[in-house]
Amino acid sequence: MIVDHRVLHEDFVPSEIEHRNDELNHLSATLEPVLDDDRPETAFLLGPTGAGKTCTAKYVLDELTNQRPDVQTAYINCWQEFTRFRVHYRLLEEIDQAIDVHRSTPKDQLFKLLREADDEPIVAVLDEIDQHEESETLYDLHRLPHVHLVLIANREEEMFAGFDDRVRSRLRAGTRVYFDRYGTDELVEILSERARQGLEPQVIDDDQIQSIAHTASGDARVGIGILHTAARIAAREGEEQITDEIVETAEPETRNKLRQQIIDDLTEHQRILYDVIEERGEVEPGELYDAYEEIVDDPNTRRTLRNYLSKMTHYDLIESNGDRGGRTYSLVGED
DNA sequence: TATCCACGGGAAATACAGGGAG
DNA sequence: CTCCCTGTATTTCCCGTGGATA
Repeated sequence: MIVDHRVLHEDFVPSEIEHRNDELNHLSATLEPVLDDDRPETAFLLGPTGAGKTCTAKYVLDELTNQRPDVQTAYINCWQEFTRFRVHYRLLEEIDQAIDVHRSTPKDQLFKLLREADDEPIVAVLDEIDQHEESETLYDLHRLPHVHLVLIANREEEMFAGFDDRVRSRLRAGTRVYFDRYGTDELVEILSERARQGLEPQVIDDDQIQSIAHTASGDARVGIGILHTAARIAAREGEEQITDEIVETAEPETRNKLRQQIIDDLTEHQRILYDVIEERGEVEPGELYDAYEEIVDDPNTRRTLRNYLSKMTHYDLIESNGDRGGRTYSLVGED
């Protein structure tokens, strides 16, 4: 059934990027000065999830390395690396300078290493930059003349809101590359290509791909996820073909799997909060805190619970309805 | 209207755990 | 082994907001 799992993985970068030529050329052109040791403008890739921002960025990094192998490139996802230390560390790691760096190495030391790694230009992609918590990070990186930044975010205003005052004004001048959702037709082509490379021939037909593209509503990540799940269900059930029923089950199953992954990463206390919310459906803050304190024998402070709640909101597990006065918490996607 | 209260969230202090050095 | 350094998680302290109450 499945010939090549990698192709169906969300972070796979295909050898040809479809329907993103303008964006791709725009980004390449922006970074081109690096090839002549000039300083390029900071590039912003903006648009909704699953619109090809990450894919395009990684593709351009590869292209850059091919044209000039000594340019150092780094891809860092700020969703995972959300402190200054981690970004610096990952960056050093990506450019192979992390030798002799350990946990008790002070931040300043990491920064010093970065500053001194200026033999060749470094192009660093910071994905989901709006998820990063320390605004100092960008300030640090921005003042290194040999580090050139590509910043990826969903929305421009929110991204700028999180910036340090000192960088905000300067970065306003950067180049913006906007990404739109894929059209259904475009998504169909992308999915067909992945199916062609990743699956045995003729296991899925055009109508089914059409249907997946439709449910994914322009989000390539979701579409590819559903395709992958569908293929796995078919394999598991020993089917020769992906049936319409399988396509239908694949959608909710993909969604649940994503959610389950996040839930599995929660700490015990966070999990208890989540369970209380799930059990009661919609719950007021006071009631939620009380219930939690009832269950746990050594409860954390309410301030900590608020941190947990905002984290879980962030991860789209729960949502808070109404801001102040009469706020309630509930699970996302089941009202 | 004046006051109170519950809640959210910023900032700083503190506790904790991992790891190197001696 | 202990001591000491660190980053990170949690707590402490606090203030602003807005709805409810007197």
